[in-house]
Amino acid sequence: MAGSVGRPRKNSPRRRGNTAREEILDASSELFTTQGFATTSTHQIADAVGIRQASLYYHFPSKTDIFLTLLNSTIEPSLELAEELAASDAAPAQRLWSLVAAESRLLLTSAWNVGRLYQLPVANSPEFGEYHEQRDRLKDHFRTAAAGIVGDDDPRVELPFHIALSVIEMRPNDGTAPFDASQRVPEQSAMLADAALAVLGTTPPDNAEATTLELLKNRNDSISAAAAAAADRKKTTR
Amino acid sequence: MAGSVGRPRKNSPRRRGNTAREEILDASSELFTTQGFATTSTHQIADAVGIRQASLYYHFPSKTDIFLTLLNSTIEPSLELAEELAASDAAPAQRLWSLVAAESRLLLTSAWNVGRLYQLPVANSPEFGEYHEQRDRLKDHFRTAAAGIVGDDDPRVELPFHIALSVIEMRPNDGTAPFDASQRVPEQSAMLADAALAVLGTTPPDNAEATTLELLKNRNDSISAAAAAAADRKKTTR
DNA sequence: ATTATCTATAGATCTATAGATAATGC
DNA sequence: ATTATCTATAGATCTATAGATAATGC
Repeated sequence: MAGSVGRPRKNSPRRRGNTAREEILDASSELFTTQGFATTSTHQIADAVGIRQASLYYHFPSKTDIFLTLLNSTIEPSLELAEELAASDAAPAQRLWSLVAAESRLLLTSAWNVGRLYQLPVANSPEFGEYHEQRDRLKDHFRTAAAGIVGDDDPRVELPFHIALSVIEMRPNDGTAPFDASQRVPEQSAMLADAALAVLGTTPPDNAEATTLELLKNRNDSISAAAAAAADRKKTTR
Repeated sequence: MAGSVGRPRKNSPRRRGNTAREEILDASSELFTTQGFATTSTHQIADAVGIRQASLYYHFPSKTDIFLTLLNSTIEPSLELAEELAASDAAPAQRLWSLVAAESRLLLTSAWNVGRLYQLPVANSPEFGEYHEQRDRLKDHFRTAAAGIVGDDDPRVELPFHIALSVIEMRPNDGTAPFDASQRVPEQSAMLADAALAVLGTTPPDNAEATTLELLKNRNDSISAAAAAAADRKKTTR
């Protein structure tokens, strides 16, 4: 949004988002996921938003910081989800099914294919140490859930993680989420969850999908609550 | 190799390879697979080889051309392999098993993890049109083999390709091939081939590995013959 | 007075070219 | 004479900073 305060922009807004910051993040998501980090210039980002290159620096201290913001906003919900499911007392097969289904669903509910962000070479930079820790923990949740089925020393424990993430290679990246963030599990996610169990020689438990939604109910509730609280805060601050 | 003709290098050679060209490709493989294309400077490549930045341009017309050379030398053997297996008259399950096993083996027999090259954003550049065609054909071979088992319109036909390529995420990238290019099928490749069938609800045929080696025998022979012929040619040219 | 933009640009970096040079080969 | 390197640098590009400016808010 071109806010009503401050010098007006020369160009009218062309991006999703209620604030300049959100517009910048949306444009950067598109450019980083399609072109990568290094080949995307701050000039391109600014052009996509409809502001001047230098104006970006009023909202972010550096190009790297824009990327870091996107990376964190991608990994955090993933990790929270995994941690919640890990804490549940469901059977291993159900836990793994839910994990794969829910993580791949997450990757299908963003407008841009942000899973691409952690495939970029720049994400490997030591600068992003905290992010790497989180990613390792996420991977471990998949490994642990799989190990609950086939045992610790079976090499197949690595596969469910990669199967879940393969949705990144299959979804479109045109700025619209392929799956509407509803309560259901997308068909594609269920397919991948089934596949993750199949490679471990198991079949999905009965009512795998319904149980998944049940397991995530608290989470959905608490997220809704948090969102409502945030909205409230915003209102009262005005 | 610092050849005996031409002005001597200031630094002694530090890279694998019999010619400057091979040294450059080896250094570039390491740098591109670890840092990506855009963040690797021609200066870094030259430093790794032990020559001056400008000297690269005696061997390659551009940085992009170095990358293209690596990309092609990766995709071509993959595609040839797939085409050979597609031409065989083995049963669908055997064909798919062999395809996954052989392609993942290929990814395990290079010193550097060159599968990373086609994950880089730069590989998506329209400039590499020919490479994209080849990659699409490779993917189609996996799809077709899978469709022979579960049918054309089953969404799982996409999975074997991604399962085969997941070996890229699992292998080390330290300049030594994790698997010695012998006649055998690496355990990890067999595991992935089993997994590719499992997601389609099938089990591996008996003697899947032995049959794979048999199917590839002609290929191995013709490769050896081609290599011998090339060596011969080199000798006679001298 | 505060905010959010703008213009202008310094300074770093990077690719590729021009031309010189130090070897071997004939 | 040919080859494969070297030194030097032009020209492009890119990030981030400095300082001006045009709005609204008080």
